[in-house]
Amino acid sequence: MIGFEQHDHHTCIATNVAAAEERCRANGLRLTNVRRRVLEILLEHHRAIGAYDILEVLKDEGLGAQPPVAYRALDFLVANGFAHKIERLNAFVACGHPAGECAPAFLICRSCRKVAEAQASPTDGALGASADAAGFKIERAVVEAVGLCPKCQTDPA
Amino acid sequence: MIGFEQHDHHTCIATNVAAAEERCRANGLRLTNVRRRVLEILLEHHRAIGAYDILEVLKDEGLGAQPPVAYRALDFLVANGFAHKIERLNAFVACGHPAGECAPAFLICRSCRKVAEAQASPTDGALGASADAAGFKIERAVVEAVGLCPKCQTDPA
DNA sequence: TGTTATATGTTACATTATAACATATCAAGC
DNA sequence: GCTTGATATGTTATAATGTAACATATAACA
Repeated sequence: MIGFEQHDHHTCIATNVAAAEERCRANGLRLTNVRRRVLEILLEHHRAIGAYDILEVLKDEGLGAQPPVAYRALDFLVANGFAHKIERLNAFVACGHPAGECAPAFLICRSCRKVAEAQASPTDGALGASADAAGFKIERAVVEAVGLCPKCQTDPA
Repeated sequence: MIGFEQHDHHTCIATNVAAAEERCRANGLRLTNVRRRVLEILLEHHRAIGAYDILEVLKDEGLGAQPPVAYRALDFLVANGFAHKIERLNAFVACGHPAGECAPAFLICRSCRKVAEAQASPTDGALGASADAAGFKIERAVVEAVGLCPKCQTDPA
């Protein structure tokens, strides 16, 4: 699980961006300026942020001033597993394991909006059994738990 | 699990509305005209529908023409467990077991938008273990699986 | 019946997201 | 290098979803 623990933010960003570049090269994907910068912004924040927050940063940096610029970069990152959309918040986070596939489950702090990423196997367990019984074919699953992270449980606010 | 199987729609609606009325009486809640009508609309559709779709029906029936009318009724229904929001679709469904509490998981057909409701125990299993390990306190969880219902797997459309 | 709490009506606006089309850039073959 | 087709970006405009704020009406109860 990747999430709330302290870590060296700077290397974290560098490592993730490098991994993304590597994986793009390997798969013939183009990690353009805007796309890389959006990934960096997500990694810098390390919590769920909205498309318009990202857009504001891009605007300040002269990388595109209109919503589609941000949404297209986010679409690319989400489609290729470099980021995830948190439906509950209409917001986005960088993927915690940029190395490859994942079927993520999220622990979302309602106070600081930090997001931890755990592995889920929704097709196992009770849900998978229900789906089988109903003849339903699960393609993707969204698992989002909302609560309080360790820090926000202690700190007043 | 409550979901894709065929059933008598008419009695289904009547039963659910009656159950909601009963539970409101028992708990000192007020199932007003607008609220009851919104619940009926959700039950009639029996799939995920947007707030503005509901509003259009209300408008036609002279029950309120502005978004807050629909959203407030939906807030009431969701807060009291008579309906759920499907985050993935920004849409709403009637609760499948209006009798009481539930921590629902949804099977959402991406073709017909029908929604089946299963029970989830997100705090058990792998996710709960991850949360405990991280010191995260889960308050609510959203579990939404997207895929194809039995009917849409067979039918071309 | 007066008082308080709750619900509704309405205006205006905030937030999130996309369609459509013009322009620019890249990648591969000639 | 140039051409060509595919991919990405820039831009305008607008769609879809959701809320703040305040006035009015209705219900519940002392």
